[in-house]
Amino acid sequence: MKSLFDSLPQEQIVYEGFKYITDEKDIPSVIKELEKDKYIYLDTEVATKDLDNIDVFSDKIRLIQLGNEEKIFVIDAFKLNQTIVTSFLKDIFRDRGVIGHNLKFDLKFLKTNYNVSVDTVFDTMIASQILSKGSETDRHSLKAVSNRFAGEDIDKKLQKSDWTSSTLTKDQLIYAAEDIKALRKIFKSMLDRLNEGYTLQKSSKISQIFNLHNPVALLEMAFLPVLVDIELAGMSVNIKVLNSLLEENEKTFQNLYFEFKKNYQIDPFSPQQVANYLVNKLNIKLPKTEKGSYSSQDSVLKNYIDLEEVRLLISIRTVKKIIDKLREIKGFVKDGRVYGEFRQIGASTGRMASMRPNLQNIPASLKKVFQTEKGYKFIIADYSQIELRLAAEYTGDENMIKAFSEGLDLHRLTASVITGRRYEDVSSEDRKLAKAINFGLIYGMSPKSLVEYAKVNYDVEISIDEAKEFHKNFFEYYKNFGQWHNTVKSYLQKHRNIEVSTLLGRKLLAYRFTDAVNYPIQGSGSDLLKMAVVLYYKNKDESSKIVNLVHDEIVIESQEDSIEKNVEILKEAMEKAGKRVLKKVPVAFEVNISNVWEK
DNA sequence: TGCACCAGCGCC
DNA sequence: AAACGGCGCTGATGCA
Repeated sequence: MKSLFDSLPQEQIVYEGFKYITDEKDIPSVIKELEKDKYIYLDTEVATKDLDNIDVFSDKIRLIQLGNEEKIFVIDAFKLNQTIVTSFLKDIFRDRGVIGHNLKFDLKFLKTNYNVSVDTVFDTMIASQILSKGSETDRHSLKAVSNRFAGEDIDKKLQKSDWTSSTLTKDQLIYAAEDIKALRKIFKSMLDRLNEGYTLQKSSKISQIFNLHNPVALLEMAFLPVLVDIELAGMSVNIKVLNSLLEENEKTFQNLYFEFKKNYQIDPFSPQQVANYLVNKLNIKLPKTEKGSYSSQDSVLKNYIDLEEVRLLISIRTVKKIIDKLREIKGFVKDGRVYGEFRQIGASTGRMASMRPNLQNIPASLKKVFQTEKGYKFIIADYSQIELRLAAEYTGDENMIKAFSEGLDLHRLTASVITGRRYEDVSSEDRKLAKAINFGLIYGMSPKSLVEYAKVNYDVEISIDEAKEFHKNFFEYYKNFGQWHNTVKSYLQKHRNIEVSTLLGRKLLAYRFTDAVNYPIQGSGSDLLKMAVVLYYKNKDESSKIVNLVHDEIVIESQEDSIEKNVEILKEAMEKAGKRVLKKVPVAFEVNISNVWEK
C-alpha cells in the first residue's frame, strides 16, 4: 500500500519532530533556529558501500542531523550545494558546542568533507565510559547507552542500510532523526551524574557551554578534537626503509625456517607441538600455564639455549615478529603515511589503545621506519620515571617524595635501601635489580614473581630468599607503600570491590588487589599525558602536528624552521600538566629532535 | 569455512 | 592465600 509519504516528492516533507532539508533556501531558517542555543546535537550518516572498510578520506557524508531541544533537521548533503553546506557548518559550529555519540567519527568526516573543525564537544560515548568506572561489561554503543541512561530502546537496524541511494526511505530519515532524540535524553541524565560531587570548576569554554564540572570529563572532552587531528595527520613512513627491512628479514626467515623444518618435524609456531617436543623428546621440565598446558615462551626456552633447536626456534620467532610488524605497518601505508586509529579510552584506566596499525607497540628496532619528510622533524618527548613519581604522589610516601625533590636517582636509592650499600656505592647490577623492584613491588608483585620478573626483564638472577629480603626492606623504607597495600588488602577482604581514583579524579572499580594498586597509577599517567597534549594543542600553530602518543610519550611532527618554538610550547605544556597533577613531586621529561622516531 | 579462545610477544 | 597492570596482532587449535 502506498503511503502519503511515498506519493510526495521528498522535498516537501516535514515530519512531526524533524525537518528534512534538501533545498538551500531552507538553510537560513535552520541557522536561525540553531543559533538560539549554546550547543547543537549532531549525528551523521556516511555513504559507504562497505562499512567495515569505511575510508575517511574518500567516503562522503550523506546526512547531517542537527538539533536543539526543540527542533531536528536532517540535512541531505547529496541534495545541497557543497559550498553552501560548508559555510553553513562553519557558521553554525563557531562558538557553539556539539553533543554527539562517538564524535571522533563524525568530526573526522566533517573535517575531510568540509574542512570544518569543532573544538567544543560533549561525547556521550566518552561520558558513558567515564561513568562506568572502567567496567568491562558495560557496553558503550548508542543503543546500550540509550538503554542505560535514558531507559529507552533504539532500533539500529538501519545503521548499515544503503545511504548512497538518491532517494532515502522514510524509515531511514526517521532513523537518522531518532538518534538526535536519544542524545537529548542521554545528555541530560549524564550531566547530573558527571557533576555529582563537583562544584563549579575553572570556567573553561567547555564547562560554560555544557555546564560540566567534572575535571576528568572536561579533560576527555577537550582531548577529543585533538585526537581527531592526530588520526587525520597520520605518521610519515619511509617506505624504502620499510621494504628493505622486510626483504632482509624475509630472507633470514626463509633460511631459518628451512633449516628448522629440515631437522625437526614440528611447527615452530605451535606452542603445543614445541612444548611436547621439548618435554617428550628431550625430557625437559617445562612450567605450565594457568590452563595447564606447557609453556614454551622464549623466557623459558632461554634456559636451554645450548640446544640447537631451541636456539633456532627463538631466532625464528624473533624474525617472524619483526616481519609481522613490518607487514602490519605496510598494510596501512597510504601515500607515504599510516593513519592509525586510537580508542580514546581504550583501557579501563583511561589509557588509549592504538590500532590499524598499532603504533604503541612498534619494536625499538623498527622505529626507524618512521621518518619525516624533507623540511620536517619529529619532536619526541617523554616523561621520565612517571609512574614512580605518580606513585610517590599518590601514596604521599615521604622518602620517595624527598628523593625526587632532591633530584636523586630513585633506582639507585632503592638499590641502596634493599642491599644496605651506601648510595654512592651502588653497582650497575644493583641498580638494574632495583629497577625491577621499583616497578614490580609498588604494584603488588610477590617475591616469587619478582625472581622471574627480574630475570626475564632485567637479566638479573636472584634467589627467592633474596627476593623476600628485598621485599621486606623495600616496604620498611617506603612505609606508605606498605600501608597503602595493607589498607587496600583489608578493604577487599570485606568488600567485593573497591573504588579507586586517579590524581585527577577518574573513578575506577577494582575487584582484585593488584588492579586496585595498579589502576590509580596507570590512570593518573593517562590523565597527565592527555592534559599535556591538550595544553600543547591549545598553544600550537599550524606548523606542527601531533602524530603519535604512547602512554608517556608525545610525538610531534614540526616544520623545521619552527622547531625551537614548538619545543618551547611543548615543554611548557608538559611542565604545566605535571604541576597540575603532581603537587608534591617534581615532574621530569626528555625532549629530542630527530628526523627518525628514535630516542 | 568461520568463529572463539589461547599463547606468545611487541610496547608502556 | 596470593596477586603488577594495560593494550593489539598473529597464528594454532578446537568446535560448529
